[in-house]
Amino acid sequence: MFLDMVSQTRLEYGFIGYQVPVFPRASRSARVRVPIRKKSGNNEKHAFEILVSVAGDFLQEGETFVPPNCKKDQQNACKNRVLKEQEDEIQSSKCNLSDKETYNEKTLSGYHQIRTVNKFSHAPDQFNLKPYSSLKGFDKLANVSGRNANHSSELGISSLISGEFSVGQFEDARAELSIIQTVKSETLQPTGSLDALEMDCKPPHYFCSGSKTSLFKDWTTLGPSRRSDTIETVSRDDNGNYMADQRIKNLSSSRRWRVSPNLNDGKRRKIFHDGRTSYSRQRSKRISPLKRRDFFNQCRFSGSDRGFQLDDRFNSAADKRVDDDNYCAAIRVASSVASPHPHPGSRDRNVKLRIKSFKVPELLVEIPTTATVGSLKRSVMEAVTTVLGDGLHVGILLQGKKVRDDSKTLIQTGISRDGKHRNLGFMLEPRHAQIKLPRCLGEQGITSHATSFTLDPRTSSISLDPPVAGCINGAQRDHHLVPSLPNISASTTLPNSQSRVSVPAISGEALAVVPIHHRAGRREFVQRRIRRPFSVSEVEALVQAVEKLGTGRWRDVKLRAFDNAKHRTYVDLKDKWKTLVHTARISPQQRRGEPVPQELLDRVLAVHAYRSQQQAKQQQLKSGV
DNA sequence: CTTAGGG
DNA sequence: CCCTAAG
Repeated sequence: MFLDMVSQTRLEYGFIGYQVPVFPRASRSARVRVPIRKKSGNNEKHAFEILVSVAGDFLQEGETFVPPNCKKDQQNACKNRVLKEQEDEIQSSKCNLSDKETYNEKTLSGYHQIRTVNKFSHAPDQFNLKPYSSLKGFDKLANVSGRNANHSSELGISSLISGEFSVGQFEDARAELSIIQTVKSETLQPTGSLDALEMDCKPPHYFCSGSKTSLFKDWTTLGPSRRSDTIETVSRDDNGNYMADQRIKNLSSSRRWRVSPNLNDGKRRKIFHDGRTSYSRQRSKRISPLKRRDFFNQCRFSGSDRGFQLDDRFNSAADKRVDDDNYCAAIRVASSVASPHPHPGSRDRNVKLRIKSFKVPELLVEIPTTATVGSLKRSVMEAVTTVLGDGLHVGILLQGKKVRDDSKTLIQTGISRDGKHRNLGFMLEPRHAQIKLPRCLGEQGITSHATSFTLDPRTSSISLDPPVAGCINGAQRDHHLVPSLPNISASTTLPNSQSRVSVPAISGEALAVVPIHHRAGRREFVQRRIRRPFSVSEVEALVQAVEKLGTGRWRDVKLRAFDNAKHRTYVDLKDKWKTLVHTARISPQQRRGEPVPQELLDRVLAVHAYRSQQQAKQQQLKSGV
């Protein structure tokens, strides 16, 4: 029933004539996957799904669909329309700014939508997020050891956000996410407030400029197998000019917004989907292929601090890079610092970064006045988790420059000195932009920069306590730090820093509609594991184990020879054996990668021959009997 | 969850 | 490395 409703609604959107963009194709598995139900006969619906998926994913703030044969003046029209609508939104927002409401009502009767929005903006305390019940998972994450600070903070924030929160007062909150209005560019100027961490976000803001005349069938011809070509968009460059552009942008958090232009009233609307549920699913997927049980078993708990050690499965999430500052969900300085009496040359000084709060960008919520307060809370929650929940990783800004090298120590980077952390900023960046830049970490040579990530319930703060290891670069310590925050402010704020959540006018449980998108089998983007070629020593270990155990007992092989290599699953080992056999059979000239000693390959062949022989005999016995 | 095999 | 049918 719901499904029908949803698809019908979609039909009205009238996407037309654009082509599916090339998927970023680091590897086959890294590209967008659109689940297609094999047995369903409704190809049109499938095509729609694909289109929505793809189109929504690749749209960015300010972008709009343009028919393939769109001319320049048409593009300008698109541009003007965007600007006009943005102005309209501001105006309507201002009109209601002065209205006052109370929150102690059971329903939102009498609340105007826009007023509600402004209420959020100006009463942040009322809508801070607090951990839902008992900070699920956060207890266990209370002391995370990662490889470096970047890494840990990313993990910590992800954990924080991925956990379940409710909207409400935050007296007992351990983390605060205040919802603020970031319209004024001044809010991004340095204020000297050490405790303020503000994040300005530029959420996706797009609409369809397609003509209503083209209907469903126009794009159903795309078909699921089509996976190339381009999408033509109009986007805005650094100077605020709009330009036609053929490109593939990163799969930032914009993917969670489905384009849904309502052509009847000419207004932009965004339908929200893919919220919490999806995220947690995704996250657990990332933890796989190791078993969940294993995941927690591998955590090393250490007494009272309940810390645990993370293995390098999380490497893939580290060292992410973003090419496009335009879509950083971020900015600006943060964190009070406690670095008492630093001793130059001391190797184990800590820097404590207290991130008092992250502020999320303005959110627009449309909700019927008959909705309950509870559903409103959930709407806000969904919006916030959508913006922050996934697809983000943490970037570090120092003196306005991105700190890209995750392997540097904090000291080397200059984060540890003299409390001048006015120049230190954290930002959330799209995670999926970096699929193409995996960090290849060899099995060896990983120096562990253990970093603990702690949560202090008393101060409602997250503190980073990185026992910094490594050499000290004196030269880098003596920078005279001048506050120079990145200037992502003015252009990124304003109307397009709004995210809108549309809650259908269903009395009672308005939010009941949102999860439907989950059930409808929304696409998910699962980060492919980084490629980690087997070293010769690993091959040696594998061969040895297989010689002992034979093929077909990959779990035992894993336990025997790769128990400590968390990133090698038994499937990996099985696959490696398969490729080894193949490698051994082809000529040395055809082999790639680090050469495997012929001796090992010979052993591979020997074992393989023996095993196949045994298998053949067994087959004969069976068929003979 | 494991195995086995195709992609 | 991913995906997934089968057991």
